Amino acid sequence: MSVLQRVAVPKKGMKAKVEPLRGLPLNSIIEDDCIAAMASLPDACVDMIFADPPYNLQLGGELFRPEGGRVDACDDDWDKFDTFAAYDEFTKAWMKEARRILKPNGTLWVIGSYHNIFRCGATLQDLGFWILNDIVWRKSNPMPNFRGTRFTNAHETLIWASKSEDSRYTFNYRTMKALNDDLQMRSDWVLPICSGGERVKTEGVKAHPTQKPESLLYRVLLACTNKGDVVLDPFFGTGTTGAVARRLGRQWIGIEREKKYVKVARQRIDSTLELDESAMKTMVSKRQQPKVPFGALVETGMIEPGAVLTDSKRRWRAKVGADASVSLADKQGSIHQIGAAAQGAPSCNGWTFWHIEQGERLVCLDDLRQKYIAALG
Amino acid sequence: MSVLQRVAVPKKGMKAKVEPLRGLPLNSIIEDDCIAAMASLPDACVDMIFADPPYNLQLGGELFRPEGGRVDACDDDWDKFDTFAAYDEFTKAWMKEARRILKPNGTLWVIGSYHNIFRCGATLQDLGFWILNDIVWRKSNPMPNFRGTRFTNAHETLIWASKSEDSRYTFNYRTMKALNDDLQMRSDWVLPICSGGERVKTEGVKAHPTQKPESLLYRVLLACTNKGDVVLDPFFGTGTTGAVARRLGRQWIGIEREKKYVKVARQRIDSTLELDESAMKTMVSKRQQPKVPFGALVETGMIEPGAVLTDSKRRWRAKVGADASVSLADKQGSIHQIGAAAQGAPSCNGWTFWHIEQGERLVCLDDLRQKYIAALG
DNA sequence: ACTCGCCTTGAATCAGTCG
DNA sequence: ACGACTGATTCAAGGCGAG
Repeated sequence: MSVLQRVAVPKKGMKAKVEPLRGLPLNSIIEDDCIAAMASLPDACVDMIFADPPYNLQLGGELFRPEGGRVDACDDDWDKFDTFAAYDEFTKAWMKEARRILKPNGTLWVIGSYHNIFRCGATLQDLGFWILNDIVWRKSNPMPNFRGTRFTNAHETLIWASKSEDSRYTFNYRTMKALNDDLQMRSDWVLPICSGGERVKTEGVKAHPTQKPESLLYRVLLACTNKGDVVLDPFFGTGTTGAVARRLGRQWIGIEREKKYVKVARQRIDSTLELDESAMKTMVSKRQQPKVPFGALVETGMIEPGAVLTDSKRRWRAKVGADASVSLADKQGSIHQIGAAAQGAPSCNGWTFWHIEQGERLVCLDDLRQKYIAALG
Repeated sequence: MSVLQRVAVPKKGMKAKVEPLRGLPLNSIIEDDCIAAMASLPDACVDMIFADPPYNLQLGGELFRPEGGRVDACDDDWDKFDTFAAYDEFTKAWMKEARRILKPNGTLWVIGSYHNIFRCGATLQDLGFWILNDIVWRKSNPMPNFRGTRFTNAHETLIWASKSEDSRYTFNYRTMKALNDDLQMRSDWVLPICSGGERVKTEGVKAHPTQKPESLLYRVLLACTNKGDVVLDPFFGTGTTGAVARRLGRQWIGIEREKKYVKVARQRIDSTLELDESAMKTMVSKRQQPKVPFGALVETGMIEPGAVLTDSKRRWRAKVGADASVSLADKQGSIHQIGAAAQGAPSCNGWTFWHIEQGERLVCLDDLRQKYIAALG
């Protein structure tokens, strides 16, 4: 079943600003098998894919709690595969389609447990995806191991991969750092499992056995997409990806085979509100700030020709020329070159290395640059 | 090269008490390629195998630290494979031998990173091993991501697998629970990397690029072997497995190809003493308070993006962004930074400084943090 | 003996633009 | 495709010397 006609393949290439494709079923759910549904989409049309495929759990009999209750395990039909080979074939099929519809700089996320994640990771590599990180979702409240026969299975694994080795993928480094008390975000994330009011229920029973917490998708989408990006989830379930995408102002496409899940997902997302602009304002990545040549500071008089630059410990003194070149002893060059030469280092960020005396205080060139940028409005 | 003649295959079966095999090179290092060396050992002769195979890192050029230093990468020849297929072939070969020499109730441990662990896990399943857990070693002090291009790679993955699905493997549940303050041991272990006095050095430089911490092997051997059991390590390196095995009264066999590693491993293990009975029983760690980033409260919805923070006397009002950064007037940053900026102070503990309105009452962020920690259980 | 600050280091698939 | 140039980037531990 084709959901929409294939449209012309968009221009590829690093800088091509791809217009939203005509007819792309944005912000809606395709009720179909995920491979068929993806096959109906054009090449290179989505910025990110988040996939939570069947885990291929190999549960023997039923599992009973110590006090006698039955554990409500995941025994749905869609989670059954006869052999590893069958699972691999399925994995390869959906990942191939996923790779095709991904933009050149798009990324894929896959979540799984030890039952399936090794097969997913290997297949991914075989298809040419380039793994960027594996992420451990460490559950703060996992189910205990009732029998006492193994370690408590307290985590799941996510793989983050770009379409190819030379992709220029999106990673909002500053945003992640801000979200983690100004320390780099690590590859292990402590988050609670989905429970309480967040758990989608129909007539009092949980609607889906493996609903993921919104906090997990929140971090994934915030880290690796920009506002307006198109996020596709081929195993949509109760639509956590769609709900969080809407909340964060991303566009989304869901694919889900089971009618009952489609229905609850629609309701859920319809009742989700987008965060308002001011709350959404994420930290500006320094990388996206306008580039300021050092000469601009000299031209505008923030730094006078003839001014003396020094490092934070006043070990070297360099002089600024009228053309914004810098000289130290018999050497002359850019703030970066002379900074590197002074230290005997292969490279140097002159903006953070050099300072200028203002009264008794040393002011870093980078601070002056920030002032300059701020003055631009 | 055959280290010893094959001896008669011992009786298999669940309860067969296999006598220590005549001629098994116990508590010694075989200096040879691991596949050849394992091939020289009889069927079903070891209780556990701990394997730390080459990771197949595919490094580009040199990597420099922000301050200019060079990262001492793992660029040894033994870590180079041309293709994934070549790596798979190698993996399959050593795992096949490993499975043959493993006793029916024996288990295999493999450690790796995202570069190789998915391939190892898939191969393991293909060969009939039965995965019992995947374990995440969360490094308390990992190397940062210097370029800010990805998440800090802060963990490695271990796979624990039995020889087959119906193996009656060893798992010292009580010991693990005791080691974890009387809570079930989870699948994520926080342990520091190997450094300081533990790091084996020859003439001042590290002897091996990838030496594992003894604490890791300690937990593995304590959990999954009994005293007197035979532990084999086919990628022995500096002999961490042997040293910890000796300390814990387990027997060991090491296989290592490189003469220089064999030498340092011998010296190291010779100078290791076995723990006495009483010392082996008194290993209890204290439970420490988890560190909670402010972003966790936002992700989990305890604090909504857009919420207003104020101090105890309501002098300042700051707004929470979707990325958990906080903005006040034209400034934006962490709760600590903005708290400091508001007061004109050099620093500030944002947790105690900021409050949030709940009805008419002001609730301190630190109280919310305590609630969050309590909820983690 | 103790603290404080500085330096070193750890399995790393670690940049983007212009000519 | 390739080279030159510009520019962006770090956390937790341990060791050691100064005070």
